[in-house]
Amino acid sequence: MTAAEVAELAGTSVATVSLVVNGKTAGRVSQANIERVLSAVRELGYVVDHTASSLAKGTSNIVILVAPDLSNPFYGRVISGIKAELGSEYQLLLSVTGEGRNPSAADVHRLVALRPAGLLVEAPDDAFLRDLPAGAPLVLLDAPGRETQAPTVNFDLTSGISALLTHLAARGHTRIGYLDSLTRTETFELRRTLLERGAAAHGMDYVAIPEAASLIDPDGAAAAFAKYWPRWRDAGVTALVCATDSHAYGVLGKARELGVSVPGTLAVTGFDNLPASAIVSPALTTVELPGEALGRGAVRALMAQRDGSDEHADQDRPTGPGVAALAAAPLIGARLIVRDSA
Amino acid sequence: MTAAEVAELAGTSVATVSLVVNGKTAGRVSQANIERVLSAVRELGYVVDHTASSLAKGTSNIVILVAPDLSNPFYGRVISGIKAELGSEYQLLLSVTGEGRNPSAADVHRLVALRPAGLLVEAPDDAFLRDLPAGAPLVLLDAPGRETQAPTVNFDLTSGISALLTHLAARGHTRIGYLDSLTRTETFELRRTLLERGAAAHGMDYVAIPEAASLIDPDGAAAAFAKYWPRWRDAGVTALVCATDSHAYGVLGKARELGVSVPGTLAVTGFDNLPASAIVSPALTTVELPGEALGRGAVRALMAQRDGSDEHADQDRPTGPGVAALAAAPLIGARLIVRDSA
DNA sequence: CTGAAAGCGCTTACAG
DNA sequence: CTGAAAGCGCTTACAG
Repeated sequence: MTAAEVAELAGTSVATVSLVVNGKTAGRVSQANIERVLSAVRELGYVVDHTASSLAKGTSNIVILVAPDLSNPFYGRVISGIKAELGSEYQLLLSVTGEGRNPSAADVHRLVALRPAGLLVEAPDDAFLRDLPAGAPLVLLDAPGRETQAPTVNFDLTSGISALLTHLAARGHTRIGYLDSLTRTETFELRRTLLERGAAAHGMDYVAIPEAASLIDPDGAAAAFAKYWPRWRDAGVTALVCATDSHAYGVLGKARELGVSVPGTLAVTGFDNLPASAIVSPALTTVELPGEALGRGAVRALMAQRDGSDEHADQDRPTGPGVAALAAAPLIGARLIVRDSA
Repeated sequence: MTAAEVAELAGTSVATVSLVVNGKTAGRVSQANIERVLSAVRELGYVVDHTASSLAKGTSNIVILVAPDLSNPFYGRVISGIKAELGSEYQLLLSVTGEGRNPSAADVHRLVALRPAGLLVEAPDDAFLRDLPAGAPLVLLDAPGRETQAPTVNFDLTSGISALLTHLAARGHTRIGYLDSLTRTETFELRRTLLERGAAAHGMDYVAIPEAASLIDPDGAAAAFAKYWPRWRDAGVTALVCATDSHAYGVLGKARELGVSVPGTLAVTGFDNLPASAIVSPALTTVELPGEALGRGAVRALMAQRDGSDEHADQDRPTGPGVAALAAAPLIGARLIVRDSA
């Protein structure tokens, strides 16, 4: 099924078919021809070949999301948000490396060879950003501190963590620990830093055990907790902040096994507010990170970029709405959900 | 960066460049030229343009996974399995509709317009299969009963549910209920059917409330449970099988709220064995469905299909290994994990 | 408003 | 073993 066959049936040229199926008829195709083509398209069930179209246009309608891992249910929400905001004009291609690894330079090039309409990169590292050839519009997700390298959409961790520390201090905790994520991305570095700096401001001590970290997975977190709990306990830690809810699940499970009472002996908190967090036992106190809003925000930033450069090209205006939208990109709110575990 | 530039630098034709970068040099390119091209490729950082290559070849290296929803953490595992088995030769494109809806005919055509190397479809419905234009190699996941329509990879629900019923009967239950999924796909139909038929064989009654169903999401399940619990209770139901672990989480949460003791008053079970299921309270008894193995199996079936038709084309042999592999496609084991909730 | 034609960057018979 | 050339199916100036 090709445009040539449609043209044949409609009695027009393929150029006209292309104009019609792409909706570029204004002042260029007669109403009569529009209708002929449309009816031929319907009759033959014609769909524009994406590959040929992309080659001719120089760009595809594929938007690629690069994510380090998908076993964390958190990403399901991000993807929902992206899909919802993207609409049916674009296709979402997912590139995952798994196990907290980042894509290699080869992976990056393979992605760019797809001529994507946009690249959405979750928690990129330096190597990724360095290897990335120019070309595709780029938006970073969950990459605090990289705002100068590309349009970025982030959570308002400062507020969320401040609320968490206030809550912990009010419950009488004076020494807190942190179970980190092994994926050393900015968002986790920032969580740790904010905790460390904020603790003092709230009259608490931050007991640092940098090795206490695991992948985003309850089993790994459980093992890490089993290993480091004695040190935290001996240091007087009564509240353990976990890098994600998935980490917290593992801690909760292992604590039960070890007979460590939560929140009596140890308060436990997470980040994300996954659906199961209200159901685990004890129900998890956590900083909610609305993944869907993050996904939506990322797509908006992508579109702003596209529109911005369009205007730029069309009108040679250095500060189009794209640039404005970018500068104004708001942080995604992160609020504390207090339940039973802390 | 094009093949022409590489050819220029290497002092060869673009045809030779193409042969080299595609590894089709055997008996066709001299060692000297191979090295010249390779070094030019390295120097220029050349990567084959995927779009142009796909157009010329007639097929891309994109494999598309069509999934109804991604908020269910279960799919994270399926995707991991697919990625792992796919290797770096192919790219995985994800197409999601969300909220348990299936892709429309328009979506389907857009997908096929990408000329995918393969289509992996999770829980397809009739409309999808009907609208699907021939062309791309197809594998169905989680589609019991559709084995005759396309190569399919399924869980061994029969064994898993039989084990579940045996366990429930041994614990003295005589009347069981089922909280269904609203996404009316084969796998859920089959779970219900096996439960209904199997109950009698295990000396139990199946109390049918067909309307008792929700999307795969704890909140929806909680609401459904709140609504139908009185009817189940009045009918003497002491064990409630939930369509997925996510459903069960909602039931557990709501039961606690309502003061329904689990498993004392009501035993609750799920399907999937998500990471959080060991941590929820009470820990969930569930039928484990290894998503990663499902993903791997699907890719193997896809490759078998590809190899099969290759051989077929090359040697005109009606029963190549592809066909054999297909017929032998084993069910993915589903085993019962007994914890505290039932 | 219309169509012939060039071009997007590759791959693959084909002739040598 | 090598390269010129056709072709993949579109899109987009361009001339009319």
